[in-house]
Amino acid sequence: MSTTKNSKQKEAILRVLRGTKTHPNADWIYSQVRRELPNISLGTVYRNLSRFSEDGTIAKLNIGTGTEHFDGTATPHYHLVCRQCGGIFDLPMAYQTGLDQAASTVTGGRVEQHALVFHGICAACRDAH
Amino acid sequence: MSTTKNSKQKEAILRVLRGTKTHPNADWIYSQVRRELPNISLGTVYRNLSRFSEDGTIAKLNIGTGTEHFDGTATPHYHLVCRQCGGIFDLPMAYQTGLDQAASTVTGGRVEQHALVFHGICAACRDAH
DNA sequence: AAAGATAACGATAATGATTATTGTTTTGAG
DNA sequence: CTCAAAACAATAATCATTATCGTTATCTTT
Repeated sequence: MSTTKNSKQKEAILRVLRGTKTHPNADWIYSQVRRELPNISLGTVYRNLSRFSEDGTIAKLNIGTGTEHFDGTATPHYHLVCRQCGGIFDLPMAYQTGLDQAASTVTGGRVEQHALVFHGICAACRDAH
Repeated sequence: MSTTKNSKQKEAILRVLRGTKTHPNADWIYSQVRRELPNISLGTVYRNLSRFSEDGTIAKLNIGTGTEHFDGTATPHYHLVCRQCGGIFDLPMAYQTGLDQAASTVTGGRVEQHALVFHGICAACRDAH
């Protein structure tokens, strides 16, 4: 069986990701971790983010920004993408299990989960003008 | 004001996209259009798909496949991505306007639309075994 | 505590999708 | 028909991500 070894790089990556409410991409995480581990390689950041998201430790977000974003919280939840500032925000909204059931009925397949991304203007940008 | 000119390339790209129920990426569209216009350039395909999606003629889909997929139908609707065959399917399910309202209330922002992608096993793959 | 096996690393090259550039051709308004 | 602008084909450039490979760190077994 395959084992897993710890490293300070892994810990730092996870700590940085968990320490922000933004939903950063690999490059931002790299820049932050580098303040603590100046010799870390960008490949190491990508490799560990991939593994973390594979084993469900973190989540990978596919929004339409051209780069992948990561979320330290693995529990499924929804996001709002602001078309003004580009920010990605968690929505305090219950996961709608009923949607999966409705989709299952309609497709005849087996729907397991869903990703729901809202688009619009965030509260801060709305208030800004 | 800026004008727009017609071309047989534009027509062919749109015709190919509208002629399939799959949700192809730029490369597949390129390969199909090339049967009719062997000298068309891949850049032309990308350029026109971008413009079409900007002016709302078609839709761009951000699923987690690494490449962008396109949908000849601009009317908002939902999709199912099969984790077995990778296929992307339209769901005959009503667009849930209520979700946008709920999200607006919760964020204090202005939510305009949402993208909802279901993940699971399509009917064909389920029946295959 | 030392040794050995191997996972993880850093550096860097490679890949693959998408975008930009440039000189030429096509379109359509006047 | 003329001419300016839009669109094109060809191709180079960019950018995010993945793969490679020789070295280092971790962890298990003595």
